[in-house]
Amino acid sequence: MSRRSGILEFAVLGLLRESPMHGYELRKRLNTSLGIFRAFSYGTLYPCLKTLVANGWLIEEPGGAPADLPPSVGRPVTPASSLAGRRAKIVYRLTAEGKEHFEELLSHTGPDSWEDEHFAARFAFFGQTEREVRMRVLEGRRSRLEERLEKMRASLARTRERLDDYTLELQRHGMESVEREVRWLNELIESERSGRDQRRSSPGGDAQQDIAGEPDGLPRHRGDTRPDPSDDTSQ
Amino acid sequence: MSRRSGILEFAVLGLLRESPMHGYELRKRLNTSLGIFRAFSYGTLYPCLKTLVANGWLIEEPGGAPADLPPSVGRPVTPASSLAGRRAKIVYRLTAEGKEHFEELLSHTGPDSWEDEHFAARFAFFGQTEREVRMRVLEGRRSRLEERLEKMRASLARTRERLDDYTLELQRHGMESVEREVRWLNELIESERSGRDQRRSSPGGDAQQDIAGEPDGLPRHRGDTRPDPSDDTSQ
DNA sequence: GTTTTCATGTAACCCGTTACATGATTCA
DNA sequence: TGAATCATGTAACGGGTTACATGAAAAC
Repeated sequence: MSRRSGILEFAVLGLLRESPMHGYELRKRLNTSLGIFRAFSYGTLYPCLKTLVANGWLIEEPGGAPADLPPSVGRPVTPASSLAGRRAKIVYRLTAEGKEHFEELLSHTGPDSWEDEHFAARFAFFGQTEREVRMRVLEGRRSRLEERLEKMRASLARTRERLDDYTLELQRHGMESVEREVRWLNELIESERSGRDQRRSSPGGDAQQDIAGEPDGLPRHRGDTRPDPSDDTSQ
Repeated sequence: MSRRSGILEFAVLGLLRESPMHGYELRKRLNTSLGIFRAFSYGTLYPCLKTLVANGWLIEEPGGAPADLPPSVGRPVTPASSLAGRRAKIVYRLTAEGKEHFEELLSHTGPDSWEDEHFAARFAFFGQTEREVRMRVLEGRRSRLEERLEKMRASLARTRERLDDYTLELQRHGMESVEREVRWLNELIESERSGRDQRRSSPGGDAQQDIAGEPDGLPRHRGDTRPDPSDDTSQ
């Protein structure tokens, strides 16, 4: 029960719920796939994995092809043969208890969930989150930001005159960023309200993947992407 | 010479350069006045002040009115009398060496300076920074963000299909935020280029305050502020 | 005279990084 | 055969928070 804290544990569990992986790849996904996520170092990740194993939430399995595009399921782990792709050393798989634990984390919301990084992590797994919980998180986040805005406005009003232009500009830009996120949240909340499809109505279930489902009613934005397979965050 | 690290030390030195203060007030300024600044706890601040004193950059002085609007200079610290405002215990004042050290920090730029919090801190003291250095910092920050954008775009291109809508939306919003900051930086850089008034042409000098000078050519934005003296970040 | 706010501190802990050590696999 | 990348770890340290202890001044 040694509490390796929140966000990393949460993200690891969430990613492994989608498919088993080994540490190295897990880290890459942590850096890139999830939106805002900071780059955790191996020095953080591996010990964390160990304790998750110790908690019975993960099991270590010997090698296997690290979850590539066609999951190639049903392949019964040929011990040391040359599978396609590269070889993996230790593949971590979520146990039943791990799954359960993750569900619990998913459905629980507290003041933590509104904080920047924590919120991003929650949001990244909204795909597996119940609609009701999604709403709570979004609204919690919003009011968190709104109270932050209050403070900024107040402080700005108090100190306006004695600040130099740069400080003022910094504050202005900061506030604008927050206001922008509030508007974003408003859109999201709105589209949650109007959207049908609440997916996963019964929590704690055992239904396999359900990821990458249909639009769900998210506000659509133009997605301009230019193909450029450069590489990931170096070490 | 014990290196209590960067950002807090920098900010403390910078704030004390403007006027002497005691720790309690210093912390409030850290929270509110400077744009983005996180709320440092006393557990961080006080020990830091101690080491700055040990380094000879600050001196502790007994009480006095904690720098209120009219600085009321020339008042020779009446030991235990009831000055206007509230009473202070230990007032920290920047020494000559402290000033010099701060100038040094101000003029030095390295990869650190482009990182989020570090950048905000640098920006907050642009008022005392030479124009040339300001440019370096702004441009460094911009290219830092641009390479971050590269990575995001690349990763997005690689993984687009296998991500669910929420993750996608999170990434989209993240990228948009970064793009927005780049545009902001562009404006700032542009107005630095066209602006006259480089203030403080000779570094390491001893000229007293020069803060809150004239507009300087910053891009003007509408500043809507409604007076509402609510309070600061509690504890 | 009691509560609130101002004010200063410290010890224990937490989360994470850096730098290092190690070795297997792939590629040139 | 040697370099690059994949892959796993660990010990030392760093920077910060929390919770606690203490007390004086101001406000009610």
